[in-house]
Amino acid sequence: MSMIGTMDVGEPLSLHQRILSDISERILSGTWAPGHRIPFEHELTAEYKCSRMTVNKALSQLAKAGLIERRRRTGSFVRRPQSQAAVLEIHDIRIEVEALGLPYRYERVARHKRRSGAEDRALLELDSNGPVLALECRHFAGQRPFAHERRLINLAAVAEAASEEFFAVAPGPWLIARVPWSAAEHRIRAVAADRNIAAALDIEAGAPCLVVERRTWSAEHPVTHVRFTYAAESHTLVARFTPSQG
Amino acid sequence: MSMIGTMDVGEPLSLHQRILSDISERILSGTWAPGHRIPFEHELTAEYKCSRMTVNKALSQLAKAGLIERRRRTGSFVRRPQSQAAVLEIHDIRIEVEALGLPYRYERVARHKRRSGAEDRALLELDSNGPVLALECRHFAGQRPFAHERRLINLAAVAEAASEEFFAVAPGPWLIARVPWSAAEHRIRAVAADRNIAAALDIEAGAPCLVVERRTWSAEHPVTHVRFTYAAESHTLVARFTPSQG
DNA sequence: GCGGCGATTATGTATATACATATTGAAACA
DNA sequence: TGTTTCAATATGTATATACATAATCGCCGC
Repeated sequence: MSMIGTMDVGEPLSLHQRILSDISERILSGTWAPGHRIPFEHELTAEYKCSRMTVNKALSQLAKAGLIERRRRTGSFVRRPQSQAAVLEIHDIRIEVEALGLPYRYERVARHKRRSGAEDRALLELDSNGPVLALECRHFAGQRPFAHERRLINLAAVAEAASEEFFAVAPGPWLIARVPWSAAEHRIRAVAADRNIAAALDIEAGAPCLVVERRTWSAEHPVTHVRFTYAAESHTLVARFTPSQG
Repeated sequence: MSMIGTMDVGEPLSLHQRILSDISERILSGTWAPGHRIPFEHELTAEYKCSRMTVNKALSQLAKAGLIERRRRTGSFVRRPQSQAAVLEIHDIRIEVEALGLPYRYERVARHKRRSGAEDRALLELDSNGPVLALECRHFAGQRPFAHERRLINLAAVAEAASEEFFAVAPGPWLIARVPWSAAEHRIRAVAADRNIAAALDIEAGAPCLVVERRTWSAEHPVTHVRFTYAAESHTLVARFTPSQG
């Protein structure tokens, strides 16, 4: 008689999820090392007394999550992750400031509409020299400047932006509400504050800053490029990784 | 970069995947705006002339990916993402250096075994005052220092580390090969180089640096805490987001 | 030996079916 | 009018079944 008798002591997990967490537990705890062949579907079917479909669903999910690799005719094997991947959450600045318990304030510093120059096209990864909107803003946490924002919006992709002054609403939330983004790329680095940034953030020139640049596409079209600069003390990005398992 | 929505004519998509990409396409293109109720399973069943199970599998996957929200009795709705989430890939430093086309070199600076102090316990999120291994290393790209590493290893979780000198192999890959990690947390920020870091990275004190701190757990036990410090010019983190779609 | 060719086997995908569960809306009732 | 109850409905989960596909093994003939 095998080990089936484990009565659900607590929350009612679906069978499918129990199989899933059982197996990932065994993998993550090292009981099944990388390369180890995990039981065949029909064996798990016997172990959990369920149909192959249920086992298959769980194993397929583990495969999609990258924990195991499935090979026809030979079975499923524990994979070693190639590179650590972590989920970086990037919230709206207002949310971040309010999470600190400080009052948020937004300020539009400058706004220019222009035909895109070489630099604009490089930043947006734009082909044509269509019109862009260039914005400069500041975000405050209480009295202190929290972040400086420098943004380009591709007016070919978001025509409505041309008639928005961005006095009251920050371009980030404005865009999010209007343009569904399909892809984004972030670049994160440290820089020394130049005179412009130093003045905007009320810090000394040369002080370390965290820069987050984001490029966003919507259905293949470049939408916006934005560079946020934070004074070093004011901001930490957090990224977490926990393997799949819903 | 590869984007969704690119119609791959030619390869045989499974029905399940066709439904999946059809729907995410309609969501991401804005055809179905946030809040929009997408067709009921039985309607999609008719549209794609397939069983409810197939439709259900696709919709469940979209729900797990966060693109839609499913509510019993009322239907499935297009969700607005609350926060942008991006996948941050964190490679081994050797890989990063070699990707730059530069020769990689590793140097162990210091190694101390000790009973964990208050600071160690805070960094590792450790309860007891068990033994830890403290390491300091440098990673070189060509002639120049590329990163400074300061690491704590919880010897209660990884006893073998006590007998490893880490002269030849860097602790990162050594751990990866031995300890399956089940969770990790990254904190990214900018700092000014202190005297120690400045000397280690051969930069001036006060120069901006990018700091990546990572805490790793294996099956609930803290394994290691590591702080990588990069000179500002030398390193940029890249994070991408492309909505699910398997 | 050695190369090709089925048979076997494990996974991949899809189907029809069944029942569980949560939620809504309306009917029944106090 | 307010509350309780109940049936309708959409999703959640599981089953048995079927056939497709890919990879491996072993047999066979040369």
